[in-house]
Amino acid sequence: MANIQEVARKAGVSVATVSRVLNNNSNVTEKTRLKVKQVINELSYEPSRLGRNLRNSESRLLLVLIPNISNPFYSEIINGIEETAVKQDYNILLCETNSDSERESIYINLIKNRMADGIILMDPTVNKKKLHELSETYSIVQCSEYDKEGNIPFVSINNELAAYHAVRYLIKIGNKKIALINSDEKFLYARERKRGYEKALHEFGITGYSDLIYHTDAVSFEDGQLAMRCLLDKKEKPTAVFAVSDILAIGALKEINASGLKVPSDISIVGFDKIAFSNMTYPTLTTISQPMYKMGCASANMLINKIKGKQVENITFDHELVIREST
Amino acid sequence: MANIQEVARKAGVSVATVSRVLNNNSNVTEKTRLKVKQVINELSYEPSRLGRNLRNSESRLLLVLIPNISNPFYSEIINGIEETAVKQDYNILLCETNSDSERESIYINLIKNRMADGIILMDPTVNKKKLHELSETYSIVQCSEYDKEGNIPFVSINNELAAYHAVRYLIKIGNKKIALINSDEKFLYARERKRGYEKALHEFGITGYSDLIYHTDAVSFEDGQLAMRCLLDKKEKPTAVFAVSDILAIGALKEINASGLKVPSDISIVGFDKIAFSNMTYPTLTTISQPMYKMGCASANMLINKIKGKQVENITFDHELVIREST
DNA sequence: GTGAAAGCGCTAACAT
DNA sequence: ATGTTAGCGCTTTCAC
Repeated sequence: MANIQEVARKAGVSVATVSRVLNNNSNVTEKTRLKVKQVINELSYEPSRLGRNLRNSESRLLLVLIPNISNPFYSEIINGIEETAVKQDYNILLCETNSDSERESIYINLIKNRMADGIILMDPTVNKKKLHELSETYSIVQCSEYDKEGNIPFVSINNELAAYHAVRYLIKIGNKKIALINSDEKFLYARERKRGYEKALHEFGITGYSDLIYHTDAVSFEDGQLAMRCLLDKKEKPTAVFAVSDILAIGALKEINASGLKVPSDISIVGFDKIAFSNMTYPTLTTISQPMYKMGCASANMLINKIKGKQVENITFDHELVIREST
Repeated sequence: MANIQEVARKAGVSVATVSRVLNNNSNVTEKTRLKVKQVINELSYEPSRLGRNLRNSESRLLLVLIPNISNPFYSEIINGIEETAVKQDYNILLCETNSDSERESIYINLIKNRMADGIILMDPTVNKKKLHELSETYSIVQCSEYDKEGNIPFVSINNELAAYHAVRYLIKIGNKKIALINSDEKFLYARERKRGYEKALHEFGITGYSDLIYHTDAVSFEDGQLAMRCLLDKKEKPTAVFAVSDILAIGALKEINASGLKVPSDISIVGFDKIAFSNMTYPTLTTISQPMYKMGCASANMLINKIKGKQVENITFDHELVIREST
């Protein structure tokens, strides 16, 4: 494995000149450049990023912290992040936290150790105070989840409004007993969507729904099923369900089908995210679409700008109610 | 941002001693160790991995090359890889190739540039000759996809046998006109599963099925739908379908439902992978389960061992036919 | 236009 | 048990 010294020696130039050729620095005569390039080829020389990184005090790595890679919502975002990062010669260090704070600290150490130049955070469980301290020293952006108080830049949607739209629609098509399948309220989106849900109900004078709110432990199909089973056991069954994630909605849908009830005639259901699966269920799922891919691109760009020391602005993307067969 | 020098100076010791404390080297008196640790705390010193990596000529990064992160099959594998890697103080550099060879070369350069210590390859599109050359110099293992000729270690299942089991089962429950929805035959698994399919049909004296084999462009729900639409247009409709991926099977299922036919009474369907979603469809999908998570763990361990210079053995995991409602 | 040399932060061989 | 020092591979400043 040749290094820059050998190339320099063999080409009869100094390492500085080789470095100049490597970095397309203009101050090299065409003749020298050619000679150096030839030797590079002969030796199959590949510059070491370890050396370059140390010298430049950068890793060109972006730390991506997600709760759970198995949720297609996150995979789509990652798609966008990666595409954008690679274009700008960054790579992503993918880290799944499972919302485990110990795991999180391991990963967050990567930035303290200079192994990452910045963090795209999609998990809310980080200790808030620590996070804000951290963001004073390091480049951090949040995606989807964010903190209203701090000044960590973020990319997200208006979760409250989106939930409000979903529930208002359920009311308008004739539902009064509308259940909410929510995830853990440690997530900002969970709190916001609940607020949107409550706002819609309140606006239409619907009360006494507290019994119809269910909080899941995690976001899995099974949690959705469990939630729905529980809701179906109530003496006052809901006529509609709003789930804060397609994953939960799909689990709920399954459970309704299994119980012999029909969607949407007996129970309507609305999900959230518009993951690809949501169009493959029976019946297909009405849902709120979020521009996951674009959110990924935007957060990567935002982070890279932040790393470069530029000022960045929060971005709130539009959502859309996609009406399909489940309502 | 303090460095090792400052810590040494402030603690009144040499950098070597600080390094010893950092690396839990035993040759340090308790008193010195305590003093150094105290200064480390005072300065909030965090050792730079950039320096350490250069010095040790390692990146402690594992390059994970996958065709497509949106396929839950791969996310599950990644789960296993990450879990295993982190335990051994490695991190993963996730790279999605989209089976694009240009993209692939960008990523593969990462190992040449010492930015990765090894590669877990799940994509078959790499130029074979180049790959074998590469594997002579660098640590590479393959997961799921592999090369029968070369000697790149791999983790996989017996794809031919698994497909054979699936199709034999379809025959035994009374099907003769069995369609195959296959993906691109650039994938080894696609060729192997086709072989298993053919073997089963041949064994039971079933012929004239070539019209019932469909190759998709990619592995998406839409491709599955497209394939099924095409198969349903044949004058001799199949009574059963074997799809080489749950994703394709789910798309096909959707299309059958949409056409008014019933699964399994009109058409039976078997998928492959046992992704979580395969249990959420209507009806639930009979499928071949692969131990994705374990495959991920095994390939990470294998790669790390290879990096350490150990001898490694190929691993072929067991599959299982999981009979559910679609057959 | 090119070269010499310093130095990024760390580890480890060697010396004491 | 601890210190001195070389050097991992690169970029960049300063001379010429």
